[in-house]
Amino acid sequence: MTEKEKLQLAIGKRIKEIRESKNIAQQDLAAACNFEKSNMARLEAGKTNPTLYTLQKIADSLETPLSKLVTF
Amino acid sequence: MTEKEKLQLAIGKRIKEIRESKNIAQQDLAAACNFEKSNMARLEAGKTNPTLYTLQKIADSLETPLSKLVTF
DNA sequence: TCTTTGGTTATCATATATGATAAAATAAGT
DNA sequence: ACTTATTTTATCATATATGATAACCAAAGA
Repeated sequence: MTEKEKLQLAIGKRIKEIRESKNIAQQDLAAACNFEKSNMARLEAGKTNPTLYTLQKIADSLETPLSKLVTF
Repeated sequence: MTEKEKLQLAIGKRIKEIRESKNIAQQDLAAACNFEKSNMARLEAGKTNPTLYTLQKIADSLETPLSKLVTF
């Protein structure tokens, strides 16, 4: 398990954590971010290394500061 | 100027800001992150939309929490 | 002037994030 | 069992981040 993979899993977990705490469906969050539900699943599963812009869109949709989103 | 471009400029500025406050040369930071100085210049100039892993490497090299790096 | 240091810009190949669609799996309720 | 909602997985094309090299620019100092 590389550091990169660990990081991806961590951010995925964090996104899911915040999303569920706000009772938002994965597909609804995806829609708010203007991407497909499948891509949100991929992100939460830690299968990608998201870009800053992607993270910012998610943070905005979750109404959470980006700095809170990247707190592992 | 798109939101994405603004974000890229903001993160670039923030990296430069922290790097300079610690008196680290751009090329030294690049080396610490294991990438070329040209690529660090590109990042600081706001010409790319960095991935989470890239940001984490920079934060680590700057001995700054990632959450502080993404505070705009 | 010449050299060194720090930074910038251009360009190319390669890896991969993203956008999108479809199908399958899971769970929850009726 | 049968829907319905939700999430997951697989796959593909396209856009772009990254890795790398080279050339260039500016300032500072010998």
